[in-house]
Amino acid sequence: MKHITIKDVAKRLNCSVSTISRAFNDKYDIRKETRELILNTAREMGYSPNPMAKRLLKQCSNQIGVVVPEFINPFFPEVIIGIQEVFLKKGYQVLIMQSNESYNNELENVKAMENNMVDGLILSLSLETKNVEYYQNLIAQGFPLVLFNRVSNQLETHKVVIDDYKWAFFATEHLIYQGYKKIFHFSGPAGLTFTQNRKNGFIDAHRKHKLAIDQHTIIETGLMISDGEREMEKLIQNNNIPDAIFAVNDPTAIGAMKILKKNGLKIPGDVALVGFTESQLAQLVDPPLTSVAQPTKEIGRTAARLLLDQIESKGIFVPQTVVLNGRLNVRESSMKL
Amino acid sequence: MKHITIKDVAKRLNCSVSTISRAFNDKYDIRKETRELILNTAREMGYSPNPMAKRLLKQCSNQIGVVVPEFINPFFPEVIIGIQEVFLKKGYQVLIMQSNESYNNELENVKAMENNMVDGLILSLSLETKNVEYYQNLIAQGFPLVLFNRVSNQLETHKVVIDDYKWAFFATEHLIYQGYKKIFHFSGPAGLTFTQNRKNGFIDAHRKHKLAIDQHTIIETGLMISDGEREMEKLIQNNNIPDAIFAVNDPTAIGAMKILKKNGLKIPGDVALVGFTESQLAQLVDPPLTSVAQPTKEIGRTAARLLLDQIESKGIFVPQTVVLNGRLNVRESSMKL
DNA sequence: TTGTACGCGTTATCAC
DNA sequence: GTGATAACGCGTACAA
Repeated sequence: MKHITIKDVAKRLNCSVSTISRAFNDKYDIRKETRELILNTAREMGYSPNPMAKRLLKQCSNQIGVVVPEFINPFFPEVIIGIQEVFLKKGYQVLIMQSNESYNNELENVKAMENNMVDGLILSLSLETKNVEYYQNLIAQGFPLVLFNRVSNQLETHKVVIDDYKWAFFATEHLIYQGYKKIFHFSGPAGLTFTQNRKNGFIDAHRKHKLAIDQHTIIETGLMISDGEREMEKLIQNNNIPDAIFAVNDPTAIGAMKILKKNGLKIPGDVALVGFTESQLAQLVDPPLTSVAQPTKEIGRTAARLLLDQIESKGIFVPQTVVLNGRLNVRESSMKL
Repeated sequence: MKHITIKDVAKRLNCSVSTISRAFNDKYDIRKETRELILNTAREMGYSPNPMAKRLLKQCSNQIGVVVPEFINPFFPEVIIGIQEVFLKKGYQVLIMQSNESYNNELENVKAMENNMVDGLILSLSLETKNVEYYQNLIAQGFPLVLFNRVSNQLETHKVVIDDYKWAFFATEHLIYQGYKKIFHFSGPAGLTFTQNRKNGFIDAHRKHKLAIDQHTIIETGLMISDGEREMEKLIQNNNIPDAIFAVNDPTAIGAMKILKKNGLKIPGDVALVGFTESQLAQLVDPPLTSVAQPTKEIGRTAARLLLDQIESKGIFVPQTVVLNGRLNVRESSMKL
């Protein structure tokens, strides 16, 4: 009692499988009446062509894959919405997997996507990913791959990012203009392109304004709320409390906020806070968090369009890096005293 | 310059394809040396068996599918983490799709999953889904399907839920015990099992305590922050402000909170708030939101285990509904004055 | 306009 | 221990 195949329909109608196939694919000449008859009885029998077999033959699937590191924070889910928007309209299905910030999972996910014969892949690298050899091979084979947000210099392919350096610079400068002197940076894990760029922006803003930075100013953290909490607790324990903190992302800023409030410190009265990658959280916490907004959905749409182009053109393609614009949303958490 | 197939390897080694296949599948007798030789040259040539062909033959994929309505709110992402936890350990890949609360997308997603020959499916119904005929057929065919959270009475299959009625009852009673009289309910969209159950809990708590409910007490809303905002704005415009609101979920409660604060109303001083489905948001907003916590990851794990059982047993299965325990986390937003 | 036969990349069942 | 071959379900040249 398994699937109904093309043969079953052919047998029922006393004709050959190719006629059935033609009725469905419509390219070749076929008498209208036969076509209708076939389509009707097929529907009646509950037959539909097995896509697996089709894929084996055609070597493509009308599916694209998305692999992201996590979706606890709202950033990646929003990007995915943007991706789906573009592809669903074009009749593609979007398969999603998450690597849970693990290099091994990421690789497994990518391979699983290949096994499903996705026509292309949109990828954001995990924290652990240092070795990108596998992806280099993929690209060398002409497999359509678009990176966003967590990208790598070693991969020559389409990328969608925002100018992390610039916006980190602006965010830091904003704190400086507000009159804060002792500004710390929660930098996220070192060694990633985007954390590196944000850190450089932070440093150069200090340089421009001739403010000193010592080795304790920049604190390596994770990317989750709990990481912000942990580091803030340490700072309070050591009684090493800054005027202001520029955090690599909203969750770490919010983690710091939680601990500051718990310890009776005022924001921004005692410590000012600025986050990055505007999530819906920024507006909801109290006080509302100043943050650099990334156009999440637009990042998704752009990545999708780049991938679509590459899939459809099949020609020579020139790796392109699209830098989307951000925006500094100033809110209460970083106001002047 | 496409994929390397079993034939290429056979040709290179001057042996038959079946020998290659055996080397990889190991079941039949094969000389160790030949095996090693084959495996080595295969690796060297970059060959690996094409899973698509395997699936065509075996009719299963070692993949399972997850289809959820959305993942902007943190609920579904957390459930998915739980699902992955179980399946990755067992060597399954987890494919995710989101229906964006649309019935058509949902159906398309489910069909796409079938086309990928997933071995089973975990599904949470969209808001729009009324017609579950297609899923009934799926179940009748013996296709392993597990529902969670957004379930339907018309589907006889494994389900994972929490006791929405009970916890809505407790949450409402909590407000009553705090001394609130004029309690409104933001009910979410009518006609869904879970919204219906929560509404009934709300109503019966009033009955038990002999408190009247009129037709304005229960307000049909959406499920997003913006929906809570809109309804709260209307109430304020009409100057029809309750003592307390029990909301169908956290986002609508938080939407109400935003508008209340914007209008200078105190929480819980002027209006108390209780949410449902504890998300990380509940602890972050100000004041912290009282909410019924659902064990999101455990929901995922449980659904995964049920599905796994059904896939592996292949025998007769008795549809089982697992009711997990919730918890009312009382926070500042619903405190007594 | 329709039917025949081959190939897509595997695995499994036979022979040898 | 190894090789030939028939499936799996489909699309499509080619022949009719």
